[in-house]
Order: sequence, then structure tokens, then C-alpha cells
Amino acid sequence: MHYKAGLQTRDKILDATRRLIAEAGLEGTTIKAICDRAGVLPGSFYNLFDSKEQAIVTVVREAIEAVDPDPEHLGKDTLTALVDAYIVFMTEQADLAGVYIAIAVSGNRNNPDLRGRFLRHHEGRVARFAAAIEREHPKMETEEKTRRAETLVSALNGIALHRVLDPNFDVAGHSRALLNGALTPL
Amino acid sequence: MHYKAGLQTRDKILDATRRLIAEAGLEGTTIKAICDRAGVLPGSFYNLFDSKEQAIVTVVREAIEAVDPDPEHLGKDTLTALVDAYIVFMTEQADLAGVYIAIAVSGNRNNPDLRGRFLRHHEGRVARFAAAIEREHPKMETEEKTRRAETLVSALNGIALHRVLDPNFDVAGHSRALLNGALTPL
DNA sequence: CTCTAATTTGAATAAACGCTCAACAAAATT
DNA sequence: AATTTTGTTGAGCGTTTATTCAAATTAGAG
Repeated sequence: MHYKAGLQTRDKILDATRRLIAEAGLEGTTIKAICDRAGVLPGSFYNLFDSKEQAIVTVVREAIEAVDPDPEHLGKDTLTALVDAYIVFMTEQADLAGVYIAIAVSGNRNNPDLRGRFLRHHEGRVARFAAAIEREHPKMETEEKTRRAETLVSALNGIALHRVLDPNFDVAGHSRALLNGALTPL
Repeated sequence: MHYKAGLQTRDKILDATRRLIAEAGLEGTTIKAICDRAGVLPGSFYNLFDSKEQAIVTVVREAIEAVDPDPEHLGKDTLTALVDAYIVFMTEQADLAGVYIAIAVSGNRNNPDLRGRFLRHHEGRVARFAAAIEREHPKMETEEKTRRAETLVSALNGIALHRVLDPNFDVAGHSRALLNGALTPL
């Protein structure tokens, strides 16, 4: 089904797509732009992908999965570890983080599939954060734990959003500040 | 320079543009879509605007200005008042809030003008928040005040971002939680 | 080495894009 | 009522978009 060359080309295309969405948004991500960057011609693109959409969805799926690493730790991770993981994601996988934010805001309005995928992911993420809070504050009411998890997850995305604008934004510092603040009992 | 009819058409076009960016993002905001929604033909659009860009920039400017209301209160507002104002913006001017977030993430990469405008706005906004913190915590170090203002402003944008995805998101609750948490002395 | 399947090429397609314009209609000025 | 200014129409322009395809090339299996 696939020779080495094909898989290599596939990688080049996905790489170009990833960087392009992060840099220029979905708007600027055209077939021509992808192919130019990947050093490939349109015919080659369509030999490996059914449509532009398919390449984009592949990259988006990558991004969503990269946000929630080490699923084997599920049910064991601390809040700090979860926040640190997101910091690593934002700083060391900046392209994927750019894709993630781009999709969070504009990738789901015309595309119900992406929208559903993202919302499900978000729910799972909130649950994971809530479970971590549970471990550190066992007496807290369930509803309150979820609320705080929701606040924290959304606020962290705000940090990621701002980093898209300002690459020098102190992602780690602000994320940790959020973590300490948002969980201080009122 | 303008008859009544012209100003009316201008409003219809800006209204359509605003709602379209909020609903479909910059991607879906085409001349045809704008004109269909406004009940106007392309020729009429170009009688009032030099380009699609111009209509979009006008709406974006609107959105940025709406985020910072009552400039006469500048230097007097409390942190709570600032957060409440943003809550009102997110809930009662949902379309403009959608535009604001859409531009924050994808409107500035291809457009240096928008990018500069947004970054300047953000700086001013952080300064205003920092000044409010100053009034409530006079002893806090200047750098720390700015840091906390930055955290809060970014986190609030995260709330706005999530509201784009989920219209039922409890913007007010989460924003206030953020306000209380983020300022609790560690 | 041969043969087949996978890959690449690059020109071509149709649709959608932003935008223009000459003609016509309506509104304000005189 | 005549004249000028402003607004609207809708077909049409050139460009870019996503996508296709037959032909040429290359890679791997037997």
C-alpha cells in the first residue's frame, strides 16, 4: 500500500500543514502553500490524501492528543504535573499548540466533526483535572471540583492563546501563578 | 458625502460582517456571504468600502474599543469593575466578543496592522488592570502587579475563548472565580 | 531482469474568490 | 423642474481555489 517514499512525502506534507496552520491560521493554509512548503506537487498531495480537509484533520487530531500526554498516568497525576505537562506542550511543541488554539477558536464552526472532537476532548480534560483536584482536596464538593477544573483549563488556554501573539510570553510563570491562585480556598 | 440610504447600507454591511466573523470566523467571511446577509450587491459594497479588509478592520476596531469601556473612569476603576465590564462584554455583546477572540488568534498573522493594534490594546489593558491592583494592594511590587494583571487578562481571554465553543459556559462565575483566586496572596 | 504497483509530474478543470464598471434609480440642492 | 450628487444594479474581469488525470518515473517483489 505504501512505499518508503510515500510515507516520507506524507510526513513532509503533514509537517508543512502543521507549521502553516500555526503560522498563518486555517485561512492561509491552502493546497498551494502546503505543497510549496513540503516541496511537493498537488498531484502528489492527492495521491496520499483525499482532500485538504483530511490533512488538516490529521494534524488537528495530533494536536489534541498531544495535549493529554501519558494516558497511563490517568487517575494518578497531580494537578502540578498536569499544568507542567501543558507548559511543556506550549513551549516545546509550539506548532502543535498553535494548531490547538487555532482550532479551538475557528476550526469548529464550519466543521461539526472537529467541533465534536474538540468538545469531547475538553470534557475529558476537565474531568482529569477535577480528578487531580479530588486527590488533593478530598473534602471539596464534586461540583466545586469540576468548576475549578473548568476555570483552570480555560484560563490555561488563555495563556496559550496569548503566546500565539507573543512568543516571549512567560507561559510557565503565568500558568503556575494560575495554578496557585485558582486553587487557593476563598 | 453620504445620503441616509448610504449610511443605512453601511450599517447593514458592518452588521453582517460582525455576525459573520463571530459565527464563521475570518475564513467564512467572503464578500458574497457579507452581501447576501446584508441584502446588498457587491457593487453597493464597493461603493462604501474600498476593500473587504476595510470592512473587517472597521469591525475589529469596534470590538477592541468595546472591550475597554468608559475611558473616563480610567484611573479610578476597581478590579471588580474591570472584570464585570468584561463579563458584560462577553455576554451582552457576544458578536463583538467573537470577533475579538477570532482576531486575537488568527487576525494578526497575515495582517501586521491588526497585529500591532491588538498588541497595543493588550498592553493598555494590562496597564489598566495593574493600576486597579495598585489601588487595592499599594504595597505590592510594581513588577508583581503587572505580572498578576497579565495573568488575569490572559486567563479572562481564555474564558471568552471557551464561550465561543460553548455558549452556555458560565462566563460570569468563572471570571469571578479567577478574580478571587488570582489575587489571593500566596 | 521483469513486471507490477506506487509515486511523481504538471497541465487542465470548474468553481469561488475579490473586485470593477457602465448604466440606471433615487435623493438632495438649486 | 432641472441639475448634481449619491446609491444600486448585475454582468463580467482576472486570479486563486481545490481537485483531477493521463503520462512518465521510480521502487520493490518474484
